[in-house]
Amino acid sequence: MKKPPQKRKLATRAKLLDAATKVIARNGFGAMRVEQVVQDAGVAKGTFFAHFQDKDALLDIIVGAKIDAQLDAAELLPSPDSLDALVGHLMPLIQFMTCERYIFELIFRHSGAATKQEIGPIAKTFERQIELLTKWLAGDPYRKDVPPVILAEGIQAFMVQSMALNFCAINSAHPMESRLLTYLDAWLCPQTP
Amino acid sequence: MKKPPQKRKLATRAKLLDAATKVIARNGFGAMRVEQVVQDAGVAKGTFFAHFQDKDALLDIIVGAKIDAQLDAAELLPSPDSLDALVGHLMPLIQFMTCERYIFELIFRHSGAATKQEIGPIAKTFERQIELLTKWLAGDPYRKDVPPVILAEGIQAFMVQSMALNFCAINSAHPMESRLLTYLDAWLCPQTP
DNA sequence: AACTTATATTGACCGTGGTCATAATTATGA
DNA sequence: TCATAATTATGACCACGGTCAATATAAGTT
Repeated sequence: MKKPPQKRKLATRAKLLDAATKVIARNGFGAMRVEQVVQDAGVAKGTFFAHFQDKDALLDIIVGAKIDAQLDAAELLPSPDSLDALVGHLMPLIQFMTCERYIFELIFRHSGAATKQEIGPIAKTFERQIELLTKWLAGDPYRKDVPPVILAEGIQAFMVQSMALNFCAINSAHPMESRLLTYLDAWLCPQTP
Repeated sequence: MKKPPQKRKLATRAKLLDAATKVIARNGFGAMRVEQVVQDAGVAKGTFFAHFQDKDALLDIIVGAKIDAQLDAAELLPSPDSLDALVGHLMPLIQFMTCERYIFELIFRHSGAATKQEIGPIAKTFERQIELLTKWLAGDPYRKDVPPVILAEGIQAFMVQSMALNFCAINSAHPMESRLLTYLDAWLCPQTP
């Protein structure tokens, strides 16, 4: 039995989230410092860790919310009837996920849940994305010999691959979008004779 | 023009690598501490960072060497003529890469090169792996509508996906190997009507 | 109100990776 | 051989995430 938190706690939490959002807006995710956040929020350092397990947990919440917003927008889009449309629908999400290398790695770390009880916000967005993709992939022009859910998981794999290669100087000349298109063409529309 | 390093430097470097290897053997990668390594090596802390850019750079070298050893073994194997054989050939590598979550994430971080001049040991092994897979995939029974290099890159993507899901409690019931097999079957041998 | 219990907050303190001015060692040249 | 320059090693110091016993505030009880 857990009692509801006191108002004060909710207010403190809001102050922290607010301060963090502003610090991030100022200098980016990678430059965010816990010290700066608690100072701006006007609370002690220990308070931060009474509200969030660690720095990553806070970022999980903030980044998860941003991804959720992208998914909200994507869900309003019509089912893509071509690969180009599919990739086009995914690009805003990819764009955000690669805004900073630091954030890409954080997202990757949190894309799976650490424990069954504790699925974090980012992990939830990955599940949401699978659901959305599964729906999209049920129709044409996509292959039918593999369940849509597997196709969806594959798209996630190729998205990660494309984003990772984008951060790698050797390959970054080849733009992310066309690379992803190459993969997805082969994955979703195989042309076996 | 760069002059060759002095003997003393090489000896110190060897001492550090040796100490690090032993510390890792004792308690695993994740528990390795720079302080412990320099203490065992009998040098000052600053010396460590005169030899390696950071802790990750040292691990890059040690982990890269381990992966290289696996690739050496894999190169002696015959070209796999089935998916099961292919996955079987890859499993030792996957097994090592997932020995610790910490090491999996380190490998992922270093799988691409940060700057063109500085391709690290782990990044090199990923290139090697692509070459090996490309060779394997040129023959049967793999699809021919996509260049082998792309197929190889796809395998890497699915390996990463399978390993990541393995660390995620929600999905870890489904064993890594069978998951990878599912992906690779769909990727390498599509059955479009 | 006065007392007790539960909940929130605090800030000094710690662990660990990483820096840098200084010192010690080794090479170079006259 | 000695002076000078280049290379290597040192350890005090810093930045930053995270801990925890102590304290303050709120809720519940009489």
